[in-house]
Amino acid sequence: MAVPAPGRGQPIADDGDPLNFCSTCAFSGACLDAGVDKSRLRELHMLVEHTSPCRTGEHLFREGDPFNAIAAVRSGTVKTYVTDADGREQVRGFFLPGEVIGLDAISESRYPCNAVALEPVVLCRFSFPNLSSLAARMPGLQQHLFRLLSHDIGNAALLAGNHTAEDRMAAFLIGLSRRYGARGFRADRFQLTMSRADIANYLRLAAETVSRILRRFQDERLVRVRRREIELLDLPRLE
Amino acid sequence: MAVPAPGRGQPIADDGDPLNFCSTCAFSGACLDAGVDKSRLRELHMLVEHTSPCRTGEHLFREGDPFNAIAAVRSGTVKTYVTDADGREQVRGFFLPGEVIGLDAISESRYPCNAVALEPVVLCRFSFPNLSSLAARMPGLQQHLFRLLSHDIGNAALLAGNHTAEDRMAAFLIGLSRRYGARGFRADRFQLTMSRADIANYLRLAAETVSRILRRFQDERLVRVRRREIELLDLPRLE
DNA sequence: GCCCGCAGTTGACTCAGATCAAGGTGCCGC
DNA sequence: GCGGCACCTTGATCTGAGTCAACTGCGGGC
Repeated sequence: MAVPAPGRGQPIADDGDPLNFCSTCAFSGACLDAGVDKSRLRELHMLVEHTSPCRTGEHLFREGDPFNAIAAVRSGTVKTYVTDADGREQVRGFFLPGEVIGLDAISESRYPCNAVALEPVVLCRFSFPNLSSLAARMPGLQQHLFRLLSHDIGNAALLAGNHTAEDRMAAFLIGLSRRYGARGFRADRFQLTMSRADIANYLRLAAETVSRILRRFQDERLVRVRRREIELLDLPRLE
Repeated sequence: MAVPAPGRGQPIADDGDPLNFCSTCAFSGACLDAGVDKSRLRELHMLVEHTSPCRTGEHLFREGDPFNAIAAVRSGTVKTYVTDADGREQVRGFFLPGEVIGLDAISESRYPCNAVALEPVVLCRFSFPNLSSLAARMPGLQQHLFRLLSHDIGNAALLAGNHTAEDRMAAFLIGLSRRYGARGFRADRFQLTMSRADIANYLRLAAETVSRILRRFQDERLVRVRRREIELLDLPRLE
């Protein structure tokens, strides 16, 4: 079924300031950037379907599902992963509030990975055919889509650079920090919404190594870890 | 200066069958896919600038250069890389004939990496502003661009999956094979146009390890290596 | 033809991080 | 409160790949 699409979303642009609509959603940025007039902004908002919340552990879509929509995370965290030849899970990425899932599905018209909610998740769903045809009439939206896609190409390379386990872990924490910061959350203190095992899998490390490195960072007063809550104490030195 | 743009490209669509124009260029596919009428096809071809060839070792653009155009490789191989904090080179990718460089520059309007010719290179250059405005009028072209971008998001993840040095090397060879095959070159026999050091850097291995693994693959009759020429003898087992 | 220099190969040694094996800790249902 | 469980931590050992160093072979210049 791909991104669940229960009861077509209620268009919201009718009442109140449309720019405040869906505050954490990546597309609010598009509206602003595009500088579109009210009528067209309304058109974009008509496209959104607010899906009903997904429970923790629920799948949003699975590898091979036909692609029909991208979705912005409104709240919660989504993990994407593939299952390799030996049946082992390979974590591809984590999507925080405001980020967009499904962009990698456009090229093949199928989702190339599974997506699962790590905590209760609410999505804004955008039918991709509708979105593209609107983009053709809204240059700002088209640009925004190009930028979103382009951004994710660069993103994928972040992991690649750092070679040692410490570097990767530090890069991961800094990455999360920046992403939370960019969406208006605290950048110096946040929850790791994923398990140590998921982090390890994502960074291609052993879970034990993740544990040890967090310990080391804490001993060096770089971070403070308390279960899944993390506080970054010394960003500069972490880089 | 970013992608070199010597003497604005001669539009070619005027004479002969436009579909045969720029045969290895990724956009020939766009023309076909879009099923556009002749007049619009002509519009697309008017956009192309065939740049003069780049010599081996010449840079096409550098990190931080303002972004204004994407480019399809017509012939030759391009390597992209960034220079990290310690001044060391980090290879990001290799672009073969028919592949498009610069897609990761859209989001920041700056090239995020350096691009250098590993052998004499000819490019088709497309002004991105012109291309986007044309895309707004040509749904097929817009789709093709979305797909190109989306494809590169998935690509970046290929390296991530495999963890052991052998796996990565095998994945690299298979990747090259598929890419050459997809563009009509022999998939079972091709030149490694990059040095062992570049391969090693790209795969985050030591050059010595690359050498040893190629040896091992050869001893196991998986490949035949002779300097930079490589022949894949047993694709199935390599996977 | 000969020499130089660079790309690639091979071998010996080392170490970061994986694996294996025990615990610890907080949380839920009963 | 108490067991059961999932998640996490810590310690001991092992190994794949990096590093260092020497060697080979090809290609270009003179």
